[in-house]
Amino acid sequence: MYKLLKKEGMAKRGEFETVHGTIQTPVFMNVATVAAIKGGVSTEDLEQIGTQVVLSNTYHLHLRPGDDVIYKMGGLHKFMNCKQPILTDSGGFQVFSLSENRKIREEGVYFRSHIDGHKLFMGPEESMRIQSHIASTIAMAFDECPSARAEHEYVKMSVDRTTRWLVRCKKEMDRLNSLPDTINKNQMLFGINQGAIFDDLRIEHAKRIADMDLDGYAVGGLAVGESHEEMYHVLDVVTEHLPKNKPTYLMGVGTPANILEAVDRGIDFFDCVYPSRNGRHGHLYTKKGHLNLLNAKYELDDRPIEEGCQCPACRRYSRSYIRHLLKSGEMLGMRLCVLHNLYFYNHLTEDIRKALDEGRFKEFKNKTLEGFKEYDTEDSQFKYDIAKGWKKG
RNA sequence: UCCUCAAUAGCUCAGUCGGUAGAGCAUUCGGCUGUUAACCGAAGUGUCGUAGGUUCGAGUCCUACUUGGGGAG
Repeated sequence: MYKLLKKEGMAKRGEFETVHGTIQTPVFMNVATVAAIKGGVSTEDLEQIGTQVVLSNTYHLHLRPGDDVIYKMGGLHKFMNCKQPILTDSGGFQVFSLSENRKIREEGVYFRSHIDGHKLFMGPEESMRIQSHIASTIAMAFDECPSARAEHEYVKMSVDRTTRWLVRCKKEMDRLNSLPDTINKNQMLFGINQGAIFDDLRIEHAKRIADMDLDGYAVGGLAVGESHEEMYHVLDVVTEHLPKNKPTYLMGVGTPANILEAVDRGIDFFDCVYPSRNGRHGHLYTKKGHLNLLNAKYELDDRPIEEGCQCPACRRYSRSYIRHLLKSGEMLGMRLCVLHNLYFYNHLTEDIRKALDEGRFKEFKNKTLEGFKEYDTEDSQFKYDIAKGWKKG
């Protein structure tokens, strides 16, 4: 059940009750595609980071280890020792990201495994069955995520099919939840709005799925090639047509600035690979903007990644040391960076909730966005002198 | 002392029949949005050991020298 606690403009502060605990929204969901947060982050680490929800993936878990294995092991929570709510993406995004290895038909999608090349079929029913086996808290509808550059005609055809798939998803989910051997009989289903960057398709689709009384509504097919302005415009257009008493989820987004802007447009749930993937690549998020720890100017920087940050990396290690670990290809370097970035994202959404509670979200948003610009204009305190090499001051 | 092999980018090495040099790594800088991504992309750098010679033209052929490896004594 979703409870709206407070509203400021379109921005919502809410609570979402699940069988695995209550989620405070807006919330960032931490991506663990193959039942692991890449970079060596364990479920014990989640407490330190301050996470609420974990996200995993139907397609990837189906391929390996197999949803039958997870079912026999008692469901994903038990399997990966996770006590927090878990949302599983349906495999719909792999229709987009693995587009070289699949064919889309009315009945579903024929994939060729990216691991060993074998053929497999996934339609709405298969996706629901796999997610029911996995026994996640929230299942996502099986959809097609078309490219942002797709033409109106194609997107219309695709969205209509995604709607028909949603009807099949709902029917199959209801059936699965009533079976005696189902692990999580309260598994919830979120529908996904599509329509690329076309207002008419987005609105028409939003209205159609809003009538279906689902547990939540996602906006999908964004951050797949369109500009930030186009993305924000779609949110402006779409969120008002989605049910007010249900959570909204902007799939796969985004940068810290994207999240602030999307909360301001009524989004409750987020997920993104940025903090984990970029962490592994040395790209760190801070309140002053992002920094690339691989840059030579941090070689002799004895400050933490972010001053005052209470994450496991910043409490103990310098930029200089973590940079060394990254350059040496050491696991610890990636792990510390991922921990920092996830800590940053989860605490950013915590700060957003606090600001909403206190009715000062607008002010918080503007101030935070302003802060992100600082590193863009910063004159580094570490400068390169051709004769003397890197030097402080 | 002699024989022999080598010497090319910061490092390890390619370089055809003589036509003024490339790769990998390293370095520097980018990119990454429901993860096929500890990934991908771009850039910079050379007295081709030194000095001569042959040639229209030499990293490449010849001579000497220098340095290093291996061998003989």
